[in-house]
Amino acid sequence: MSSDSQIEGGQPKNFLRPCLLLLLKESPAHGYELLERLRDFAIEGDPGGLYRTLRAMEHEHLLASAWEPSYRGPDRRRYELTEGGLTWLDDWARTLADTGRVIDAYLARYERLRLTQERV
Amino acid sequence: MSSDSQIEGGQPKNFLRPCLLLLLKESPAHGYELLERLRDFAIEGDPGGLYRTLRAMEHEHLLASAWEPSYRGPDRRRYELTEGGLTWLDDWARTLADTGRVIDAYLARYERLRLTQERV
DNA sequence: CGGCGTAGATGTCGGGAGCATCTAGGGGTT
DNA sequence: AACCCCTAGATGCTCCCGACATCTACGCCG
Repeated sequence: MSSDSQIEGGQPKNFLRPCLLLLLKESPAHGYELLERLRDFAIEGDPGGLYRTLRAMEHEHLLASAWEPSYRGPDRRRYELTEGGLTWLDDWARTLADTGRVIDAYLARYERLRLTQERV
Repeated sequence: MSSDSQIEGGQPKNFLRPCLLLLLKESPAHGYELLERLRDFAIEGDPGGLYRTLRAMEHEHLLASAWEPSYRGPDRRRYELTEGGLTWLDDWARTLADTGRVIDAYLARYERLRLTQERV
């Protein structure tokens, strides 16, 4: 990431959800592990939000979970994608593609403006 | 826009702000006109949020406004970008470029997963 | 007069995001 | 034993955006 601006915002709304869907399709996992893998998408650890979202998505039948014993440390709740979750993943991919196009349009317009300005 | 999914989210957080900054750099305008121009960025009319955001950004000295008489209908409050607003526009452009990259990474990863799945 | 388009503003409400805090198991150190 | 740290999950709280309705007010037109 290049910017260190004081701007708040920019990330897609509800981005946590599609990230979890994608990560869990790649491979089932428990929350604490997802917390680490989420860094790939520039989402830095917020355990509270993560666990809450996982539970919520389970209630919506996008995910399914089961307790799993751990030989090291406390037990874990292992999540995996359901059929419904797969559908949502596809929907989300389309939505994010739309968002990407809007952002591209924005940046193109911004860049065009910057260039015409320079010439003055 | 291609998708008509029931998904809520996807748009960048606080997207209204950078859009206003860009539109107002392109040309000063009053709120009601911005409401129309915002459709270019897939933002459909929410007068409440728009006027509130404009006032807020003015308080943050990103915008400046002045009343303008209208020969047709009620007077308008005409907004224009300040120096500070220009800086924020540049910051926002960088932030949105970051977001675009994250989305691209997401989609690439999604697509790669879809392909490997097909082969099975 | 009433309706319509223009223009700006306020009230409220829910949910997402960020923050702290808590429980609890197990290993390592002193 | 006492203590700290890492792992793992969960709750409580607050703030603010986003969406919704509602309100005022100007001016034209039929």
